[in-house]
Amino acid sequence: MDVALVEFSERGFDGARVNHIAEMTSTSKRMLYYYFGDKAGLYRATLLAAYENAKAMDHNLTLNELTPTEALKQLVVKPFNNRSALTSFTRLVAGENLRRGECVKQLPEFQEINRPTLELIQTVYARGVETGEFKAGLDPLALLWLVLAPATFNVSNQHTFSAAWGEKLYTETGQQMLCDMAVQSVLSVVVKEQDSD
Amino acid sequence: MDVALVEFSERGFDGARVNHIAEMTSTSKRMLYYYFGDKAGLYRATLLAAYENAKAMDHNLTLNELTPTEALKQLVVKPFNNRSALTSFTRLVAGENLRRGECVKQLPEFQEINRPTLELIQTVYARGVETGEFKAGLDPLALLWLVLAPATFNVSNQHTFSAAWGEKLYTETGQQMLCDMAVQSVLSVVVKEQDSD
Amino acid sequence: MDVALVEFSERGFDGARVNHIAEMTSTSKRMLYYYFGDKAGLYRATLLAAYENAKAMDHNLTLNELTPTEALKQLVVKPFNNRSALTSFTRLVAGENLRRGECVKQLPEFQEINRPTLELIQTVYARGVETGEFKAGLDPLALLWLVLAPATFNVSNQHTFSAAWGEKLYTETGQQMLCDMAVQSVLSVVVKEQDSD
Amino acid sequence: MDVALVEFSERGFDGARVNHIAEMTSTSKRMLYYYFGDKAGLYRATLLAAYENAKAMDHNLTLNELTPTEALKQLVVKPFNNRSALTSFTRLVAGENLRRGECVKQLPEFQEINRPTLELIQTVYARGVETGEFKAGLDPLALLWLVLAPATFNVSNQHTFSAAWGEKLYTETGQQMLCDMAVQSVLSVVVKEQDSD
DNA sequence: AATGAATGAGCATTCATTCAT
DNA sequence: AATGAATGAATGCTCATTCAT
Repeated sequence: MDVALVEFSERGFDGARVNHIAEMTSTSKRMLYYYFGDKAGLYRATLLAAYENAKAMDHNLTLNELTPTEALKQLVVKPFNNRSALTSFTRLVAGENLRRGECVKQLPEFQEINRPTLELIQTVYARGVETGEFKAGLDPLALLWLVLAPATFNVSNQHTFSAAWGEKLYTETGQQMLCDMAVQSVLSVVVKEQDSD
Repeated sequence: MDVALVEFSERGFDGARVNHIAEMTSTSKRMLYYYFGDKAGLYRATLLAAYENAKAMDHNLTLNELTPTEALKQLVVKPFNNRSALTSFTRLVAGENLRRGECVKQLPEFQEINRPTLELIQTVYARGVETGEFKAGLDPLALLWLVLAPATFNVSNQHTFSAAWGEKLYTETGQQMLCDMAVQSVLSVVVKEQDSD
Repeated sequence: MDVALVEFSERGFDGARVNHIAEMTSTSKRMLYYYFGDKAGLYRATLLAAYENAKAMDHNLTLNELTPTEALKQLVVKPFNNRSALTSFTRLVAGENLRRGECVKQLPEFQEINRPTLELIQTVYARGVETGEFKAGLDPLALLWLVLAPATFNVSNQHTFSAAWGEKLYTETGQQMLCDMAVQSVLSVVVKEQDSD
Repeated sequence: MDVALVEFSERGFDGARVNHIAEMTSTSKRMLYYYFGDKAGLYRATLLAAYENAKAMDHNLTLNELTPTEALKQLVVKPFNNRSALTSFTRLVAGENLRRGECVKQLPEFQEINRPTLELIQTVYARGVETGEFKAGLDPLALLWLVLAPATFNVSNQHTFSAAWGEKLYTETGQQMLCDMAVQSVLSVVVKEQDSD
């Protein structure tokens, strides 16, 4: 349900109104309860669908023919752009974190959905270590963290950031610069120094 | 009002109940309205106080005696630790971003409050450029962004992240590693590489 | 349907949920409507079945070989014990009375079902009058009333009574005493006193 | 709140609508929640008030100048008539019993409210034993039970009873007869045989 | 400055019931 | 005979807010 995603991501769980969601759908509010049980059930389904969709977009890559370094670049660029394109998803996740991950922790499928994302970066990293391009001994999970941090922050804190210091970074060129910085910062951690340009 | 900070950061603007705040204070709900006008007014005051406090903590540094590189390190480490210590603040900011910065954009003092933070990094960066340690031509605002991104993400997405991939990164040693990575990633962007020298 | 009896007797007509009844049956809710029309129809069927069953239990007696006095005793003891055993029935009847007998008054078979009960006591009373053991001129219906009052009250007001004055009367010995009292009180009304003889 | 008593006694706890109560009062539904917290709170208050009122009516007697036997008669007649006059109360109690006394068991004042009723019968019985009019060794609580049973049954099962066997017992003369029977049945248990007329 | 009482509008949720197949 | 999907109308309850004092 796209409209539920919009409502929940726009107003958070508490702010979201089942009424609004129903009114913007062809079905009635009553049907929402018929299918999802309650507001939390609807939220759960929405969250899950949003995660699946985001994963699909992040994984829409063909890395095998790239060098590990180039592949890693893609693994930074892609989420960076996607978080921006999937503002609703990013907001939904921010909201779920405000709820202390209450819902996500109870979703049995949640870990399974996310596993491939870690595997992806793991594979590329392993290839890079093998070719000698990458430093050995790094934690792929920390790498993933390093990739997601700027991509997520860029979207989730956009409003307070630009309220404080202006919109300069949120122009097209500003975003390009940030993306480049994000790439460089990840590479500097992963790639062996003598190899870096 | 500390209790308002807790309530708003814990439940977001919509989830927060004026009742709860009143009940946990010595004053009555009626008095809250007397002083702050409405819920939004209370929220505004809370937000402002939280920002002031966070700024004070981030600026609790004596950088003049450090080399620019060492100072920059501090400028990364300090917010990283502070965001963690000030979870309530970080949550509050996340909530305000979900509201699209609605409140923060109308606060006339907001830009003024934040300006010193940018000036701080600007000063250090200028010194580093002067001494030749830092690359020239970088945007201090982008640097600030690069500093805040990991510090904020680390706290604001903690729950979904650890729900997806476990708590490993949120142990003491995990946090140390992330902080080191954050430092390294910033330095790699700012500091001239000795190889290319 | 036993499960309907439980639901209606447990929660009353308003409190009963057609859903609950359906879920605890092998048939679906939809089928309940198919067979009984509506909730009231289901209730009607339940009530009728419960009355038939109670009557069957109350009449499970062989009085012909007893003296009228002994038979009368049985006619007191039996319902007293049965109302207790048939708590569900007693509760159902209490609920129907709260509805002002709305349903029972529209059941055409209702009077017919109950008639044998009155006939039973009538027969015994007539025999007793004939033998001279019983006072003449009493109204058998009033006798029936006198028999049912303690038996019913004992169950239907059990909870408020024991909440007010403790459970003492609802122990095994307590119940025995009450039953004896009920018997004695009926006999005192019906049986000729030997003193006045 | 008289109107709450009517609503709850008329429709039971589940059937009662807070809306109805509010509409029939000068206050709003919102105020009901302000004062009583929730539906259960309103019910609790209603139940308590009804019990207090019933007690007041049952105790509106001056027994000191009567012989124990005459006093005991009053103790049977009074509740018998009162249960009839206080139909709402009797229905409310029946409803509470259907709820298994859930509410009444949690009311801390409940036992205290009822104690005087037992003391009253206790006092009269003690006097009667002293004068030799009454049999010794009876349990005053069982006596109370014997008094309340017909009085309560008479009202609480009125509808099913008259639906089954007609209204004959619920005419004025019928009620008089039942009351006499109730008196006689209690006396026969309490009063020594040689004394009973 | 301070407050107890009041309120309109709205919320998530539930229920008995029926439509289309 | 049997059923999954659909629904209008309520229900208990809550919330931010204000009135009168």
